[in-house]
Amino acid sequence: MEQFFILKSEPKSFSWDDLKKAPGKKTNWDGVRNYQARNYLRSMQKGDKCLFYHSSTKEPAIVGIVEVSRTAFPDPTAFDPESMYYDPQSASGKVRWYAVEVRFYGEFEKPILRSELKQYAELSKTELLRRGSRLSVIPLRASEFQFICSLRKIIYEK
DNA sequence: GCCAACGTTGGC
DNA sequence: GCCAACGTTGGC
Repeated sequence: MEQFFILKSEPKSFSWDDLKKAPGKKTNWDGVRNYQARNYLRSMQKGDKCLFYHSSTKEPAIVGIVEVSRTAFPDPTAFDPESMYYDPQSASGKVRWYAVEVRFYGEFEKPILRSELKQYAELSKTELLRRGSRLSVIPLRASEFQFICSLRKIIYEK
């Protein structure tokens, strides 16, 4: 069954525009260093849809949709001493952290601001909107995903 | 810049 | 195994 998630990113480290400019409009979703978020990454199946959310910015917002194009694999950045996500405890070759690959799926005609999202009773149980919610990979109910998608025209590209 | 909420660490 | 201290996240 198709699953849905929210992926958080700070635009100053990796933005929606960065994704659109990337070769093949795809990227490794790596650097996740939280066990719960990692477990969600590992549960992702090819074709699962993720809303792309800009956090820690003036106007936090959902900006687009990506789909999982490769299921979980050991996160290369954990083994790379040059990477800011390097994990010394993974150096032995033990796999602690995983990444998935995601690719562009659709873009909302206008960003859906967090302040707007909070107004809808349909999203009152959405983990993203809970105060203190810090997970960078957040599961989303199908009904919530569909509701959010109904809020904007979606621009698909071939 | 503030601070609430959370995860992690480490002493015991 | 408990829990206080600490660091980080991220909205506001």
